[in-house]
Formats: sequence, structure tokens, C-alpha cells
Amino acid sequence: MVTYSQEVDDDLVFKALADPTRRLLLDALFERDGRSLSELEAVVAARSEMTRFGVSKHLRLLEAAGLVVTRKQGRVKLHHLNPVPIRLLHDRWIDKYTERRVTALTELKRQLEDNS
Amino acid sequence: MVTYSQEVDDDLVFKALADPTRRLLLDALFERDGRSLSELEAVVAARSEMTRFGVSKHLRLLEAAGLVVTRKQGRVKLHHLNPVPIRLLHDRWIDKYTERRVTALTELKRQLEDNS
DNA sequence: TTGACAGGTGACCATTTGGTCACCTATTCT
DNA sequence: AGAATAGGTGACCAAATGGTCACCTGTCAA
Repeated sequence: MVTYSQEVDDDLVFKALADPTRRLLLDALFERDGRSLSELEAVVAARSEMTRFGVSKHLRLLEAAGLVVTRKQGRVKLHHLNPVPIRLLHDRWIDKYTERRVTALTELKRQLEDNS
Repeated sequence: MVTYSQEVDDDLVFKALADPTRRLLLDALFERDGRSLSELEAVVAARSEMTRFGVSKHLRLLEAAGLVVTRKQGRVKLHHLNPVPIRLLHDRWIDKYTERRVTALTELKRQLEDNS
């Protein structure tokens, strides 16, 4: 596959976001931060049938991308969501001027959906 | 692969963003909107060696994801960047309150990089 | 100190994805 | 009308990715 210069670390972020299970994990951490592998494993298990190894592998990719940061506490490893890479992703294609228009649009969309 | 409910169209967006060539195409459209396939082909060719077919296939995926919208004018097809899906992606993991802190952080980062 | 619990590593297989090619359609110019 | 230009489609192959398994390490409690 082709990879362009200065794209190496970005690539990890986008690749990490490309998988539905990994997005589910980010959703879980967005809802409540600082969960252990076992907890996250349970979240995933509620939706699909995946072993602990699968979840662990996904978390490793999220961590390598900087989307999740971890700290060890005894024998448990706590996971936290890091929003910075997502904001940078956003800023790559949405500048300050476009942002206002787009924000207005997405809020309109949300209101319309709420009223349905 | 696993796919979760209400994730189907999101999935297209994330998958579309996962490829470096497609990101390069979005960059090109962000810089100047409304380009034809031939123009975009030239942009990609300057970086890697890819045939028209490859570029065409990538554009089709971007269009399916809603990241690029097109309109035909005679025999040329003009491509435009649509920022809305990217904003929605952003809003999924960054709420209004977090946004302020993160924006401050990323701007600090940018300033530091400019001064180096 | 023995067992249970929380997690990690590397090999391996099935599926998906990126990319090209041969071939086709529609529009413009002379 | 005929040639050149702009683009599209489906089949196909090589490489990357998702997921599991067997096996290993470190930590806590009885």
C-alpha cells in the first residue's frame, strides 16, 4: 500500500477508526472513562461474540494511535479516551470559517431528527 | 467482519478515510474544490504511481461515503468536498464542553510547532 | 505457596481491500 | 461521420486485516 510522508502517524489514527468494534470501544469510553480490559470485554461481548484476545488486540491498536491512553493500577489496566487526534482530524478538512456553517447544519440535522 | 446497527453508513465514512490515497484526494479538494477526475488523477500521479482506474475507484468510495459530492457538466465530472460527515464524526466523541479544552490544546500545539 | 484472576505475545487462517487490466459508453471537436 | 477525450464496469490477483488459539507473565487473596 502507498503511504505518503508526514502521514505515518495519522495513518494509525484512521486505520484505528476504521473498525466498528474499535469505534464501539471508543463509544464505551466516551460514555464512561477509565475502564479495564475485562469491563470493555463485557461491553463488546454484549454486542458480538468476540474473545478477550480480540478485544485486547483492538485496544492495542487504539493505544498505538493515541486515541486511548492507559495507566496500570495493580493488575488492572485502565483505559482513557484521548480526543486530541480526533480534533486534529477534524481540523484537517474543516477550517474556522467552514466550521460555523457546518456546525449550524449539523445542529439543524439533529433538531430535525429529534422531532421525528 | 462485525457491524453494529446504525453503524452501516458511518462505516462507509470511516472505511473511506482509512486509505492514504483517499485522504490525499480530500486534501486536494480542500485546497481547491470542484475538480475533475483527470485533475485529481494528476494530483495522485505526482505522489505515487497509480492508474486512472485506481483513482476512480477511490473517488467512488468517497462518494458512497458522502465525503465527496459530484455533479456532471458535459463529459466532465466535478468533485466537491462535503465536510458534514467529518463534523459528525467529530461530534461523536467530542462534546461541547470537551471541545473548548481540546481546541485550546491543539492551538497550543500548532503555535509550538510554528516556532520551531 | 498455591490457585485464581487480569492481561500479554506470536503464530496462524479466512476474509477483505487495493490496484490493474481489458473492454465499454457518452460527449466534444474537426 | 470519425477521432479524440472523459469516464465507467466487472473480473481478477496480491497484500493487508480481523479474529482465534495455545501458551506465558505478573498480581492478589486464602
